[in-house]
Parts: sequence; structure tokens; C-alpha cells
Amino acid sequence: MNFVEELRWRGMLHDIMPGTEEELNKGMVSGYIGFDPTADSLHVGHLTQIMTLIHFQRAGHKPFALVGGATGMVGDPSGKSAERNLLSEDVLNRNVEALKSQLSKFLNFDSDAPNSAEMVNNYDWFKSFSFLEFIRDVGKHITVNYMMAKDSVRKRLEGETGMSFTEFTYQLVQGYDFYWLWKNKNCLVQMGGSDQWGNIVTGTELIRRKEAGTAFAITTQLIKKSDGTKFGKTESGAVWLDAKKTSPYKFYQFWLNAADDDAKNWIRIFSLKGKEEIEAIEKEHDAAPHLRIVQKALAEEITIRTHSEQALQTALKTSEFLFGTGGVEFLEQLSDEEVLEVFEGVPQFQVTKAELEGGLNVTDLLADRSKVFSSKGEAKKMIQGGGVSINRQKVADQAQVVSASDLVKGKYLIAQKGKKNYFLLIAE
RNA sequence: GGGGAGAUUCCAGAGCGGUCAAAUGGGACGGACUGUAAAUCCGUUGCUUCGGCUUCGAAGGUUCGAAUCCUUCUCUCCCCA
Repeated sequence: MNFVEELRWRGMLHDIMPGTEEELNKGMVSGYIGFDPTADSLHVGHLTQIMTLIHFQRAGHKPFALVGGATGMVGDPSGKSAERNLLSEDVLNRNVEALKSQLSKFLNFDSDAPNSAEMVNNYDWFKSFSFLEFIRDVGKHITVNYMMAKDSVRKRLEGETGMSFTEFTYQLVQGYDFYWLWKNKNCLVQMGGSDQWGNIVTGTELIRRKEAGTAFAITTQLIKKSDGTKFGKTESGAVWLDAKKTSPYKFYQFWLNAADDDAKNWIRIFSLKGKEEIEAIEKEHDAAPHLRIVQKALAEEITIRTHSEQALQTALKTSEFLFGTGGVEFLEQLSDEEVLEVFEGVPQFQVTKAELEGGLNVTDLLADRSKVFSSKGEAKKMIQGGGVSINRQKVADQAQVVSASDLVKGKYLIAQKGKKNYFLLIAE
């Protein structure tokens, strides 16, 4: 199966420039996707592009991952309704480094194979490119009329917020990237999300007008959710690939919580499993939907690829404990580090052991000594409503006393507000 | 510059001088149900040592008593020039 067929059956293909597939079928082709360093980590939204590059490489082609040290300084107007704030150079540099190290995990960069992946930073060819040179060598080839016809520009011109010259220039800057890679790295294809079509085509156009060259474009579908909400966002914000910003456990949970319809679409996009295997998983899933087999397969594979096998195991164990029926005995077997890992991201409070030895009223413990509840009244009401547990045991009475003998491993108390809100109290 | 309307508990929005910690809706949180989903239903939504205490833009005042009346101030909105 060739690269384009692969994208097609996975439902990833959005648009493809005529002739692209034929070109790819001739043999190894170099292609690239750009990532702008707008944050210090990529998020799950970028994962589609990463998968595209992975498939590209698996199909025998040579992928380039471009980190936009230069384009990031400009700001892509695509899909934005308002002018973006510029990031400082410091922040950009930091982001570029972060993105580089993340991208290096997904592709094969250091093999001797001819299609080994390569990382490039467009700042390298833009840093010494003067403004005058740019408008003479690049700007001259593309008309403003052409640039204004792009959706991303037109929408902003029609809108109220307007658009700076800087953002207007973005497509030229990105277009030149493509030209540069085409010229210097024999890079024939640029890929990207469907919102990038306009920018990519400016690149092929530049190549054509400047050197009468041919270049190709492929865009992928925007990931949609069946309920219409934006993909990759949870209540707590974006789902990052950086374990420090989104713990592997939360990352795993994000995929596990996908709706059935979404999971079936996503597994095609984010899994490297073949068609037969995916269909078999779906069949198994449909026989017992409540087991959420598709979600599990999806979540496991992506968590391993993004983090590691070990991170997945911790995420699984954590999920089992937090959502399963398991009691606190589970924690007794773990080391202190592992306990903290399980409760990573969970609010923690320090309490004094001496006080617990004398016995403390639950409401005092949860509302006064810690901030699980903001007031005792709230704690009491919640206890009456049956929404509070300590160490997995429901608190039945607001007069209940918690003492040192209740400590897990001699120092922890696990408080729950409802089912999902955990708090870790550490006694010292 | 002239005239008018308004500021209420997370939001919207009620609120005869006493029975108002303040209707109702939304949101949020909890419970039941469930697949760690959706929908639905139920409960909670100022603090409390449960005696009370502090809230209705701010500060004063009238009254036994004020979110409700008066004065001043701050801010918001609308109309006319």
C-alpha cells in the first residue's frame, strides 16, 4: 500500500495536488511538515501531522520536520480571527528546542537508511536574509492579489480586527521555506493540516514562478469530535505531549474517554495497526461496548509512542486504582515515589502527624487543616450528601474521627470529593 | 450640555419597610443511573463553636426594624442636542 492509499483508508486525506501520488510512486521522495513553536510543547492536535510524517517514512519516503523558528516570529493567520501576540525571541528559542526534542521521539532520525528523518529550523535560512533581499527575491514573484485571495487573509480583511502587514506576510515566509527545502533538500512535497492548504500552495506557486519547478501538496483532515467540540481540549486545557504539562496518566485518560464514534475514527489516524487488525478490534468492541476495547487499544498505543511502555504501565495502574474498586492496600505495596506518581497532579496538603494521633474530626481535617473544602459547612453538607470518602471508605457521619491509625503507609490519607476529585493528605 | 434608567449572592434576573441569606433560571459541585460516556432524575450552592454572624455598588441618615425610604459619592447604560 502506498503512502496516499494509506492516508486514504485511514480517513486522513483532505486534499492532494494532482500528480502528487504519481510522483510518490516513482520512488523515495522527500517531504516536510512545519511546526510553529507557539508553545513549549506540542499537543495532541499536532499528533495528526506527526502521524502523517511517520506514515510517510514508513512508506519509504524521507520526512523533514521543520521547526518554525522564523515563522513562529511572524504568526500564522490561518484559522485565527484576530492578530496574534508576538512571542519574544527567548521564549521562541526555548520552544524550538522543546519541539525538536519531542519530534525526535516519533521519527527515525539516526538510521543509515536513505530515508532517515531530518530536522530543520527555518530560522537558519531566514536569520541572515535581509528584508530588502526578501522583497526582491521572493516578494516580487507573488502578487498581492494572489495573496489576498487566500481564505486566511480574506476572512481577516472582512472581519473587524484587521490584520497586520506582519501576518499578511506569513504565507510568503512559509512559501519560501518550501522553496528553500525544494531547492536545497530536494523536498518535493509539503504536507499539513487542511488549514495549511493556502500557505502550501503559495510555496508551490513560488517554486513554479521563481524556477519553473514542480512541487506537491497534501493536506490532512482536521480531527473532529462527534459532539462538535474541539479536539484535544479538556476542561483543564490542552492535552500536551510533554509529560510535565500533561501527565502520562491524564494523557492516557484523554484517549480512554473518547466517545465510541470518535475512538473508531481516531484509531485509524493515531494507530499504526493495519486495517484488518483495527477492524478486528472494532468487532470485538461492538460485541461488548462497555469494555471500550477500541479506546483502550488507542490509548495504549499512543501513550507508548508518546511517552513509554513504562509510563503506560503507571498510567494503567493509576487508572485501575483511581477508578477501580481496589482499596488502599494497593498503595501499601508501592514505594513513596510511586505513591506520589499515582497522585501526580492531585492536590496535596500537609497535615501534622501529632494532631492526627489525638484524633481529628473529619470536617476539621478537610476544611480547616487542609483546603479540601473551603468551609466546614460545605464539608458537612457534602458528607450528608454522601460525597466524601477517606481512604476509599465513605464518610457516613460528619462527627467521624480520623486518627493516625488510618494513615496509609504511616503517612498518607486519600480524601475524595465525589468520585473523581482526589486529594492527598501527607502527615509529617 | 439636557433628560432618563440602573448597580442584588458565580452569571442572568425577581425582590409590598418586617414572615429575605434573599424567588426563578443557568452554571458549578455532589448523589442515583451508566461504559471513568450522553441523557435523565434527586440534592447542595454566604460563614458558623448552630446561639448567631457578615451580605444586596460605597459612605452616611430616617426607623423598634431597611436589599427595600432619604442624602452624598462612584460606576454602567439609554435617549436628545
